[in-house]
Amino acid sequence: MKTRPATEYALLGAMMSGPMHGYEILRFLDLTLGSTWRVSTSQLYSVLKRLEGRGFLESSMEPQETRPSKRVFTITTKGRQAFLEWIYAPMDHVRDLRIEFLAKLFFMQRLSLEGAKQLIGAQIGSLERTYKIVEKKKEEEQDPFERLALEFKVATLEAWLKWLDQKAAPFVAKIDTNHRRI
Amino acid sequence: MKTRPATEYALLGAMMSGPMHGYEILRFLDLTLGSTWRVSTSQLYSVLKRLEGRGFLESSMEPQETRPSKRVFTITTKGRQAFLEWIYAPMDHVRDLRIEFLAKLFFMQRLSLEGAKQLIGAQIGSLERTYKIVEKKKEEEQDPFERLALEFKVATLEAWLKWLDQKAAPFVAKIDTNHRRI
DNA sequence: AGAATCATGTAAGGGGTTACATGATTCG
DNA sequence: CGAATCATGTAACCCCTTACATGATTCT
Repeated sequence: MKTRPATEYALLGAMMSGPMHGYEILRFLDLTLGSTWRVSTSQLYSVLKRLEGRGFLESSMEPQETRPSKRVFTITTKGRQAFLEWIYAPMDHVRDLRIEFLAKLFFMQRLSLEGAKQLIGAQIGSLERTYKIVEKKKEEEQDPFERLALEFKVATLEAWLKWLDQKAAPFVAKIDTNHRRI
Repeated sequence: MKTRPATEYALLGAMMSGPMHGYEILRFLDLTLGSTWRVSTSQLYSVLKRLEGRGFLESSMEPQETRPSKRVFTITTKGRQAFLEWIYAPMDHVRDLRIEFLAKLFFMQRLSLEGAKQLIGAQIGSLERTYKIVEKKKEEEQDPFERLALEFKVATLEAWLKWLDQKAAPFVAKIDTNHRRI
């Protein structure tokens, strides 16, 4: 399955815990992922339409007495599948880690999904592979600017590996504990 | 001056050392910035058209005997101005640092521009300001996920500050030396 | 009375990606 | 003889951003 734009998964993730309407999703994301991931109203409605068009969501209008009627979206089996496939895959491209990986951890916690520890492990593995490649290139590289660029990558990878090990791993350890308590 | 998409500055930068035609720019960027910054042929020609439309470039066709004629682009005063304004400004948004800041250093070196040291200093200052804000937020934050997200930012900022100090600063020190030698 | 909240969207434009199109020349 | 190089682009599509549009209700 080709990976879809990240925003789609954020919306699918919101609906993994039950049907929701647009405005509700907006508030939910603002409150929880808000500082990490911003979705504008116009984008929200267009992405919802796209997701429905592709069969990841189904919707129905629900009239209300004092308020305008709302369109309630329910995630389909296909949508659920796509979301789970996404959440359990580590990020191959370093540039995608910043926002998307954090979102994965968020939903792991939110939905009390199992396997967060494995996800961290897989992500560490992926970054370590990249790290080795970059390190090797760096040693062979003669051009000063190219070296500087590679040093930048190395510095970033080191920092993120450390973060995964020292901050993300303890975070998901807590999730697993909570999970067992429930 | 509102900042333009980063690709435009890469192209302007290429033409700062003299008129060039499309294919030439393509090869140049591939050879030098290639590992940091990729520009596809189709994007190249459309960005060139855009830049000309906005008065940053001028072009003229140059016929050749055995080869198809080429369109040679020359940077205008307005283009030069925009480029220099761009290159001397530190990046405010952390997300833009990765590619764009490296490109600035590249052109600083390539064009033997003065003030690279100040640019590094300004960038360090900008990151340090962000760092302080994020650190403070982190201390006040109660929600574990939000804390984790802030820890990620802190880790990234620390790594990049270290890189600026230990790798980028020596790199530009060499530029300045070369500059004096010339 | 005015601001914030609830609730939906549309329209226009910007910029990037992928695929397609053309054709001569030179190198292996 | 076929692949790489030289040299130009167009067309379609995708996703995101900004701005606009509407209108009731509840809080301050």
